Amino acid sequence: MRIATFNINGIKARLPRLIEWLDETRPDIACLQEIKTSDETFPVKDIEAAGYGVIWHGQKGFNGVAILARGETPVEVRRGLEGEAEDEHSRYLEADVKGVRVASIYLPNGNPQPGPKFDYKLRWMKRLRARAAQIWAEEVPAILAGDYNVIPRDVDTFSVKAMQDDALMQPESRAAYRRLLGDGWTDAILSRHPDGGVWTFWDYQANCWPRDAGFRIDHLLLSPAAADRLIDAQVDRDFRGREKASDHAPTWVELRPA
DNA sequence: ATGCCGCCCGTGGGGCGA
Repeated sequence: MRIATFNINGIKARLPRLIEWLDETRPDIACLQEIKTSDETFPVKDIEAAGYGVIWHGQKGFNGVAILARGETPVEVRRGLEGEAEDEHSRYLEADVKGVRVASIYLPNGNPQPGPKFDYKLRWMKRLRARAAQIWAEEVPAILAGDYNVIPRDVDTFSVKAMQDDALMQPESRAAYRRLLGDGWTDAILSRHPDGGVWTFWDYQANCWPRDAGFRIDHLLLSPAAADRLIDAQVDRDFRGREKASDHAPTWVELRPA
């Protein structure tokens, strides 16, 4: 069973690429981020026509997450994280689907840092960890997949120097991510590619894709019951190089059947 | 580097991302 995460940077602008990706790789479950559309304008018919059921948590203009499942509709468990009533960003959606608990996560970027956006990022990470602990306690196979906007280690970026002042790799961001791993969650790409050098994002600017100036910020965190079934974890780099591509590439895990 | 590119909304150009 393949579970993928893909920050598509605008589902309307990316719709042909999204359908093409679903047709070519047939993920069983797909978590999308940055759909950048309100709930009312989400292209549900196009996705259903591709053979997928879908739930979504939209927002006009930016943010927004969705969960797709081949041949069925995910059963929503929760949208949004507790702990900050005034937070109206659409960044979290969680569902039960095909025997696993899946969360689609769009963690705040946090730039510029220091500042209120960075403070929000760190608060959000704390709230995510609290929710992860609740899921953990349910002892279900679970996958927390999405754009974490955290570069976990120096070997996860093309250039430490270029990124050193960025919110994505501040010590506080890394520490918060490391606490999740410390709780027992398995970073699937890290576990399969421990030496680093695997990128999931290449900026549109500064010729980053042609010179392979990327970094790894899209992660799939597995609970023990899911990690026990891990066969493979990869990034579909090819999709970053296509016409009208997202700045992220699809990232996925393959799990043994239960 | 208040830069680069690209999406959003919406019709000019600002907000936002990473």
